[in-house]
Amino acid sequence: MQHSLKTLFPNFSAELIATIEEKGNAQDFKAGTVLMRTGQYIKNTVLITKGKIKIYREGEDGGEFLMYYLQPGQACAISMICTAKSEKSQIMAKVVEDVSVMMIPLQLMDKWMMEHRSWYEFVIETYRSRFEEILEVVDNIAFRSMDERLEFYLKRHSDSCGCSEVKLSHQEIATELNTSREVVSRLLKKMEQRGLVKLNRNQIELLK
Amino acid sequence: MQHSLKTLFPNFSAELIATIEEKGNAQDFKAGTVLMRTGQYIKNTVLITKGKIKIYREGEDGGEFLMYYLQPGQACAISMICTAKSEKSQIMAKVVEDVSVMMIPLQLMDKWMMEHRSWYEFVIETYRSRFEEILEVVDNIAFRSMDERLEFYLKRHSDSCGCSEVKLSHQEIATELNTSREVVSRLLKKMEQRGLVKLNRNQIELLK
DNA sequence: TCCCTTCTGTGATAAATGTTACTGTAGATT
DNA sequence: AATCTACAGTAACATTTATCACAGAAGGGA
Repeated sequence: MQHSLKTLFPNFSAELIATIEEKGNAQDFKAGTVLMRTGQYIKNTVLITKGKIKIYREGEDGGEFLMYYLQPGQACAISMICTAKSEKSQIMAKVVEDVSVMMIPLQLMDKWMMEHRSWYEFVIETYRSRFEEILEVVDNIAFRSMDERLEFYLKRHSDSCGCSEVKLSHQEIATELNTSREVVSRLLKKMEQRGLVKLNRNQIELLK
Repeated sequence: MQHSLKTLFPNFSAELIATIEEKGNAQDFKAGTVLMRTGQYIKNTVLITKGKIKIYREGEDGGEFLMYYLQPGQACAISMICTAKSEKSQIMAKVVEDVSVMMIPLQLMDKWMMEHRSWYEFVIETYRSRFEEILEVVDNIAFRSMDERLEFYLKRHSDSCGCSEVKLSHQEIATELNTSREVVSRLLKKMEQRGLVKLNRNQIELLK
């Protein structure tokens, strides 16, 4: 049983929750589904109630450069922003763990801004936190070398899942950092030698 | 004589303009002034009526990684977002050409969202366009090599000033791209050989 | 078990970028 | 004019990252 809107979005007013439940469109998607792709028009804002969605930027060569993850209790800032103007999306969104979402049509998203203070605050806070997250991404690629970025990536991953094991292949990590598998393997090996991680097949255990 | 608010912000309603003129705090700053620094709390939103402000991310080594420029008719999205929560700034803002601005205290910024439709739309649009601009920055550093980034940088510059001459030293460019002066010199020389630019002291002329 | 695929490790090498060191030049200052 | 300073060019070298090549290990299915 998935958590209720009330639990996931504790700051929403009771009326807002009722409105979402009435007007929102609950949907489920399987892992691997691409919910949004570059150039597509956005017609809905998405509230996540279960699962995990990856927001990334697609390179010409098929790279999937990770921006951030969406998890229960969160919403897609980009879809909110673009929705307000019915603009094309500049990013890709792919389901990485089966999700349940509430789809909010764009007119409602806009309308509620005026009617529900808690919705307004949620939207602003979503913008703000995602903006910061992207700034951090910029910092990393602008100022840090690959080994630091890899460490940061692993930390972010384990934070996001709440456990110390990252269940990904070196190839998947390389794709999200836009580098090659060999580089990731090498750097991970060095980290293991420094005692920072323990490497297993399809799994990296963070030790510190 | 600087342009009127009405000309610079054509979508603002007459009442909104009147309100801004009444409640806003007009100020001037000289080139070189740092208006906002990392870690500082933000108390105002800034509308630019004249001049140019550089928004950048500061590296530990003093690098000034360029995010984007603010020009007349624009506002600082970050300050808007942070203002709404009275949060710390994650970026730096430095005046690059003497500016005139209207400072809008945070309570008003928030209040107007409900009272003035044209303000609401302006804020949302500001978020959206800056978000996209940063996504483009991420694209560039994640997927492009330095020569492409340099070309993009020069193009963006000449677009922003509306002329084909970029009046910057190689060192300044290097700082904003977080690389070294020698690398910029080398790449510019190659571009000159390819007939893309003409190099002069403190000035680069774009030919195509 | 044997085979097959995927994942991982690693050396050799290439390419891009960063660093050091030095030179020359244009313009400003005296 | 003589000097000074910021800017620009460039060679040599170091470092980081990417690419190629290949081998071995783990796990899944026939």
